[in-house]
Amino acid sequence: MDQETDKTLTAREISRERHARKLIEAAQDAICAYGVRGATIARIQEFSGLSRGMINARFDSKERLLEAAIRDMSAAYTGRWQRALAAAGDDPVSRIRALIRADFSPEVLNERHVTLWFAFRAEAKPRDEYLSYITTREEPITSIVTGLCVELAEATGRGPDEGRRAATLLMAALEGFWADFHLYPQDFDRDAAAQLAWDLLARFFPERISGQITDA
Amino acid sequence: MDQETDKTLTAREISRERHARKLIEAAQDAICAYGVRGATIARIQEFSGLSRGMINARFDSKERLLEAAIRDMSAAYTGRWQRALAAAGDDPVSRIRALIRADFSPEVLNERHVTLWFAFRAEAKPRDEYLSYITTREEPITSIVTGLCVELAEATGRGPDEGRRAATLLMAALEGFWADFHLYPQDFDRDAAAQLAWDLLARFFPERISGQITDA
DNA sequence: TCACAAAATGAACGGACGTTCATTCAAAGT
DNA sequence: ACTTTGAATGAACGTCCGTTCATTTTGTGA
Repeated sequence: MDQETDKTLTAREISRERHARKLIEAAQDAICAYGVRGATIARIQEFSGLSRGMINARFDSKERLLEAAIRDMSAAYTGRWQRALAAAGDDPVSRIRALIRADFSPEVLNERHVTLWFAFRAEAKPRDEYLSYITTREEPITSIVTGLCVELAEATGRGPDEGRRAATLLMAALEGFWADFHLYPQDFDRDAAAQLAWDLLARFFPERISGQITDA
Repeated sequence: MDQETDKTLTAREISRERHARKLIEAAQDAICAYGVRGATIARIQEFSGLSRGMINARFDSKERLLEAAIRDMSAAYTGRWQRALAAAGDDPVSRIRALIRADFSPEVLNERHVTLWFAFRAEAKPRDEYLSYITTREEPITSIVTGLCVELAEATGRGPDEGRRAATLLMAALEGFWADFHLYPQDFDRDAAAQLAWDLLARFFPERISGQITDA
């Protein structure tokens, strides 16, 4: 498992990792194109360009590969908003602005990501393995947003409950906008949606939040 | 197809319809229990208690049965909010209140319905047949809510755009609450969520909307 | 009551699924 | 340069899928 102090990876290790990556992406491609139902070994193999036996060689089973695919998606999303947060300032207003903007950026809100997201979440009910990756994505960002809103509420002389209410509504709205985008990607206006989310917060904390979300 | 003037249904016709109904419900049960992927002929047969060949006899193919299952769910939901609307008064405030309350009522917001809903929507991307049922459910209620919000906006001296913004946010929030319920049915507080949706509208139209959504 | 017709049944079938593993190939170690 | 060892391959396998259809059952009309 762990390569310990050996820094230089052998050609074999590089190849293994490259293949695993290709398979994860091929599995995601297959799900986007044919749904979880249609993501068969044959289809995944086509997308990967690798041999048929590779899936079981690298991931033991197709089911494990699908788990790796959801884990990969979840990790990519988490990385995105963590980087957005790291690039933002210290005050809650710019931090929450950064999170909202990240959630509507083409890097996060694109057809591939959203299709995958809803595909896995639909399977999460009968399959607990998926549920953990779905919820572990949602829990950290929800608690961060809640923390920021509570901070904002108390800074403006309101109680923490008001912050929690704002956070709950904001998270629900973000979720709803993702669903909108999923169903009507052509008609969706990501800037308008981000602005609406910002306006929602402005109605809770007008002293601190106002104007365009794209400002400074 | 149409039985014309023959009012009394024969025992055969009653039986046919009863079986079709049983199969639709069994397909929905199977999807809830095992996901769309796991909703096989054998599983559906178990839930229905009918014979294996019945599915193809009544619906030609399993795929057609699944389409009937989504159509049934969509029609049931539409019926629910239409009845809620019919029972409400004429003014936009009570009408929109009725819609929100219906959307959070146990008849609509229950694990079975929401699980089915997300399962079908996830499959809607690769399968256009499903998409039409998904969107035809969403479009009518969205346009009704938008109409009511625009009415409310103009009645309070605001422009129609403000009504459209409120409607978009409300619909997104409702969607988000459904997702919350889907993932955490145990922790979900339907009354608190409905109240939050109501509070959201109150922030747009404070002259007309305030207090508890459960009030008269 | 009986002959007929429609409906229901489930064993059987072809095909597609995920998995296995003997074989081939290539990198690593000496 | 040669041996060893791990990785990659894809044909073959057993299983389960959705569908078919000959047979049985049941309702209908005479």
